[in-house]
Amino acid sequence: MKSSIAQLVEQAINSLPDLAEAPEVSSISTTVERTRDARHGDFMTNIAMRFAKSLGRNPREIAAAIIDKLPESELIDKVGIAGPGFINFHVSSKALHHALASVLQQGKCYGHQEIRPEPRILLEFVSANPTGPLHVGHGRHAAYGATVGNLLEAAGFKVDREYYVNDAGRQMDILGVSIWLRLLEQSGVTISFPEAGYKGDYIQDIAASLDISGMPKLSADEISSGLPADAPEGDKEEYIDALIEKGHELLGIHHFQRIRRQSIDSILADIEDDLAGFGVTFDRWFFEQSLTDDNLIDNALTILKERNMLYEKDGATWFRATDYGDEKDRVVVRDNGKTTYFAADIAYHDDKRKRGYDHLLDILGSDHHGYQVRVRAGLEAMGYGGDNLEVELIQFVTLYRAGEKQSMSTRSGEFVTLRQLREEVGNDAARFFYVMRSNDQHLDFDLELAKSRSNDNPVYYIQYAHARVASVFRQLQDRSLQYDQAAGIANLALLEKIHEKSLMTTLTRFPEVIELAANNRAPQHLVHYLRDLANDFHTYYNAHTFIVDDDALRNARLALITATRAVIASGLAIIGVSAPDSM
RNA sequence: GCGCCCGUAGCUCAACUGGAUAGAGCACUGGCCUUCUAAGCCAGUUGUUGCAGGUUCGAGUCCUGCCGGGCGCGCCA
Repeated sequence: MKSSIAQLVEQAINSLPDLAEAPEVSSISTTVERTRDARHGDFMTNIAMRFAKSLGRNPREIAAAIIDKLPESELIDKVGIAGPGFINFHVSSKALHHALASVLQQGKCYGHQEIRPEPRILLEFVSANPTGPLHVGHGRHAAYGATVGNLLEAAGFKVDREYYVNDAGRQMDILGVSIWLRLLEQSGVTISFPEAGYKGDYIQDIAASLDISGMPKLSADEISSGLPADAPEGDKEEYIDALIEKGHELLGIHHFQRIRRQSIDSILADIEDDLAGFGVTFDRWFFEQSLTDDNLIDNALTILKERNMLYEKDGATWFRATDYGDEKDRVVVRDNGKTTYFAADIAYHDDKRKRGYDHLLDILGSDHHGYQVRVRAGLEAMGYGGDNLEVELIQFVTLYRAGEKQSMSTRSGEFVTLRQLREEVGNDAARFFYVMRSNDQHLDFDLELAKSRSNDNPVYYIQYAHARVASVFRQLQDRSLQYDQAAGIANLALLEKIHEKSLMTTLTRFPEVIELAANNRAPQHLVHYLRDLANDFHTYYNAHTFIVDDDALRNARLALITATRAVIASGLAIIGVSAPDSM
């Protein structure tokens, strides 16, 4: 509806040579927006004012000229000039009825755009290190990423979802050592557990489940001999690095790697299961280790070297990140010969582009904000456009229980894992609350509210609207009446109550909301919209009876609430929330 | 110290990328329940958009400087 009006305005402008052919305004595109205030009509455009600015003419005169040339359309009831030069449009009832009929005809597809082959988007999100179960912060990444993916698809983009698994590097060695030590403990060999090790209960569980066939038997003395002191007397990092060395030495690289691999696999399986249970799935799990195995890091560094983007200093290899706006140059190969995480990320993003993705959308924690400049610099140095990379940052989550801030520390014993949150408040409330706020705002997650089964809880309020429609149809059946949709569509003109117009208008906004939310990677727009829609429905429900004796009116009303149910279901599906028929 | 993000009603947050009189929910006040679900309903009140300038027809939104909060500033990932 919005784009149709924009087209009308453009046709009018094109028939006005002094506007259409003026070079000053060639870059000005026609934008039509919903009015904020219903008294101004349904849609408005500020095009006349923007033309006026560039041309130095009177905006109201330009507006009048545009209105004069506006093609006849049954979409529009009334057009007017207001204020400094706004053009306001009042949509006709007929247009609303057309829109409603198309909701019913399109069903699940309503509001979804045609698939466009380009650009292909690669959406990377969560990508939490496989060192333990996901916590509530990762939950926000999962819910946000999944919803943005759904929104982009609804907006017509081809999008693949990917999880980058940091299975290489020192953190994984620390994980391996932690599990190895617990394993020894369980067989009666006790070594003081490192301060820097992973201490969670899940480490014990994984240790107990490991396949250790063929591994050498070791004594505590063998392992402890020659180790430096752990914190607080010594340095905890030195201590754990020494333990890793020891593990390699005594167990042999092969067995140490076996423990490490099994540990990662076990944790990753748990993460995948948790996310799947949360309705979040990926097209691919990309392993950092594969970059090394397939020589992708070396290849990328070779290219950078050929382009003279690298130099040697202090025994390390540096990338000229400052040439691309970063605040300092970055190390890609350490003086010990190992490549950095950043080097891997250059190769990873290069690989994404090589796999045919035009637009790389990374969802990162807000603590990584400095990192995006570096990755973009890497991409540009590899010969890609900097705008191929888009980073969306997610702010932190704070849990509140009865107004009390919950400690996020692992020690507190309060739930901190995503799984615990899901079990306590349910997937629906969790998915909904996670995307209720703008991603660049801190999220205060109210546990009591998320669990409450009252209209204060926006999830229930919206789901209840859906269930209520189903309930009306059950009533209809109880009264042995049939819903005739064709008759309903034929009689939409009977829907002239203020609540009916309001509900129809809200339904016509759905495609615009999808587009807005997708373009801005902002699921909260959809959340707010669904609340508005549910509110319009409940208000209508309270004001009027749907199952009336008059067949024509009843079918028209049932058509309206059927469309409402479809849009609520469609919107909730994008957020990953169920649409129940009864509650 | 430098960089990025944030600051909107008593509370939690919107505001379609510069539009008209800044909106929702909660809370608060008054009225309402023989109804397709009271798991409520209807109506009302709520503002120096952190502060001070600037840009223009128009600024919560853009620019500058302060104040306050978060995060970052590794040869960690």
